[in-house]
Amino acid sequence: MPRKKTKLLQAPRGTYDILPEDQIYWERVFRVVKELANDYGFEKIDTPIIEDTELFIKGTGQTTDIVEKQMYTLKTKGGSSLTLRPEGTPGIIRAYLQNGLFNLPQPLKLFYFGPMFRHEHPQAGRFRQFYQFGFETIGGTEPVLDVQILQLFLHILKDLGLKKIGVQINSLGCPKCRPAFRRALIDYYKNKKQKICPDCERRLKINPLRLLDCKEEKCQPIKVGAPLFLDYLCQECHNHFKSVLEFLDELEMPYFLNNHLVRGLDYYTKTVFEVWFDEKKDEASQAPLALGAGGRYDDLVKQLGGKATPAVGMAAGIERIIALMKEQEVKISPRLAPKVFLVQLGELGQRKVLKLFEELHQANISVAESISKPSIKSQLKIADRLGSKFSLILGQQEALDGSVIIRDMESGVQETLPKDRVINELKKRLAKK
RNA sequence: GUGGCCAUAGCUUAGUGGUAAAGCGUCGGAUUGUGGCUCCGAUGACGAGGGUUCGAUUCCCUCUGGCCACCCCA
Repeated sequence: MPRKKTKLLQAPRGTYDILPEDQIYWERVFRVVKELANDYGFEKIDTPIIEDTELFIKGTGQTTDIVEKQMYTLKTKGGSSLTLRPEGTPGIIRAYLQNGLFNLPQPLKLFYFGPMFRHEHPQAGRFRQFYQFGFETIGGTEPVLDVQILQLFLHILKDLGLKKIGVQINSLGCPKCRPAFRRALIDYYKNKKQKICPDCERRLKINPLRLLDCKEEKCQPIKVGAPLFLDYLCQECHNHFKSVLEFLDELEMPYFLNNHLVRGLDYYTKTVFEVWFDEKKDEASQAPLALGAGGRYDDLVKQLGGKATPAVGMAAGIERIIALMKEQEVKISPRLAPKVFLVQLGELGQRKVLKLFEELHQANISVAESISKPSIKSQLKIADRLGSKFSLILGQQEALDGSVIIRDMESGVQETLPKDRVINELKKRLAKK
């Protein structure tokens, strides 16, 4: 415990500790993600937490908020600039190119799990160091690949016990058709400047697509009349999107076609989607945070110096998923209770008990101890709290005549046995329980 | 980055311009080496720094952190 004079240090803003009591959630998420990802043919990849700053400027996009104002960037002693990764995809593509993974059978399906860093104003479900898992399918144009990633993610959420999950989906077109839509949008808003909010005025100049997801009441009537991307998609994008929706229908996966859905990263093309906790499954619902989001990025690999290679992927926020698991009171089986608890008394007993611990462990009997506690009382108390079936008591007396007391924690009945018979006796009794 | 609300023991809360109370938790004890129930005891806090004041946990300011709304996002 800290004394008064010493200044208490806190975890930096927006970071937090994952305490032992929370680990069961993290382990559960990790296990489900890993098992299902493997079932769907995704292989795990780990990339560094720091990368060349240039990777994110080129990859995530110079004009994105993430790159413009949220990166933790540091200068090395050698004078190069490194950045704590704000998202996973650029690092994966870098690894794909650097390691020649394009020589493996394509499309290559990868998944990852790890911390990301963004300098943001923290709130519930929003951190400066936060964990994501994500999937990338690199080297395939087929719409079915877009859908498979969504299917996998929903499968994961379902297996984690989460209910009321909604999907929103849209198409952002490609470099061929997007400019035309962008122009139409600007033309439409240009003469309505007086009627929109200041943020939208700014968006009109910097990032017109963002006009579409303004939540300001003032802007809603104007938004309603705005041009729809759907009407501007080129034939290829149109067909792709249509096909994606058909696959979703085939899967009987409910979704909300949200023509106003835009994503924050520059590299998205064609399909984009977000997955929410969401009862109403519509745009106006109250759900504040997306659990996961993603889309197709057919130009990123080329932008990072590779051959033109289509790809699609997504990322999910683990803190948000766990928060929802807690909110929905998803039951998680706690760690299994140790079958046997070792109680030691006196120096002699303490000495013998270490050996016994090892022997039980080798006999594959789960065992716990409280080797530093002096009183039998407190040790039995812990045994009780842990839910052990039996306690083995080894004190001065037992140490001297080579015996051990075996105590049934349920009935309180106990018996003294020669030490070398204990393990067999335990096995016998545990089999009956 | 902007605006608002908040900050009392490990947790959940009470309270006051004269340094604080409770429940849960933790640790210990209730006759010699025996858990669960009960009882008793101990432990432990006014986030940090300034200012106003005879005196501040209480009022003011700054910082730190949390929450909320924007921005944006997982």
